[in-house]
Amino acid sequence: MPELPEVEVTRLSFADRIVHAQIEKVQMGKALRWPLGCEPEALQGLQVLGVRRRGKYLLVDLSAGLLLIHLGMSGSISFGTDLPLPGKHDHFEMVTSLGTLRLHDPRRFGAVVYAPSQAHPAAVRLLARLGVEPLTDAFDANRFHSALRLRKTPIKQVLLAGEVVVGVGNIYASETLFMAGIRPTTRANAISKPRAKLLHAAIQEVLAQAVAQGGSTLRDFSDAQGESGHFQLQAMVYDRQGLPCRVCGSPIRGMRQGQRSTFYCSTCQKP
DNA sequence: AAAAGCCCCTGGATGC
DNA sequence: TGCATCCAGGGGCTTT
Repeated sequence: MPELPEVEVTRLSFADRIVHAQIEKVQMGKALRWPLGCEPEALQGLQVLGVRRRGKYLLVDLSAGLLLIHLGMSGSISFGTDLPLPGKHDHFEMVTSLGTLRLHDPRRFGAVVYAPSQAHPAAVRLLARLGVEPLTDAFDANRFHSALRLRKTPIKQVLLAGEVVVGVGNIYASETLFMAGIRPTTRANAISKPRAKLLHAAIQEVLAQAVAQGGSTLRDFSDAQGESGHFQLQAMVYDRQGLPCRVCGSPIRGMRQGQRSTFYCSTCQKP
């Protein structure tokens, strides 16, 4: 479910409310992707200093160490003082002095991992290979082009891998490539500098737009206050196989790349 | 060492 | 109604 916009919308929806909270109790349900990495009781008494985001990870800074939270494919977070009783898919709950943080994740591809510091192997393992943040000045068009030239993988899969630039998942990969007029199958190293600049701009624009719209809610995404997103209402190609392109009317094509679905317009997007 | 596949897991939609 | 099959927003790990 969640790509950078959904994770960021989630962060914005509870970061200010949980800051300065003191952890009172932590409980785990069924196993998530990885074990927590410490005894839940060890977190009691720690204070929440803030919530950051790195790629699709939420980083909850504590007075000692941090929690790395990933929403996987189906995860969503709730935070509040009057949450309903936990359901069968609520697998992590952290009661604090300011409210309860809960991870709902039916598929359990998500994770909550404690690391004593960001330099600790538990954190480094997950964060070390992440590419540049697309919504910061560090995301530079020239450097983006240079990085693409080093890879001959199809551009769609380069975007998804997150080693060049983070946060672009399966929906936004198709959407940004449509906006840039580039076929998903085009080899990354075959993309000219002008086209790389178009893609660079498209990534920034699409992701920023999606954050502004509250993210995409295809099946079950909602932020920590239970709000759904609206970006999917304006998807140009994602999940529109066979429907007319919103620009030229040609039928949108669907295909698979690396076990993931891809959508594109063969008229608007060139190899 | 890049690149391609394999899984982890549950539930909803579809087809017979 | 039941059952089988396929698909789903991710990504670390293993194998080529």
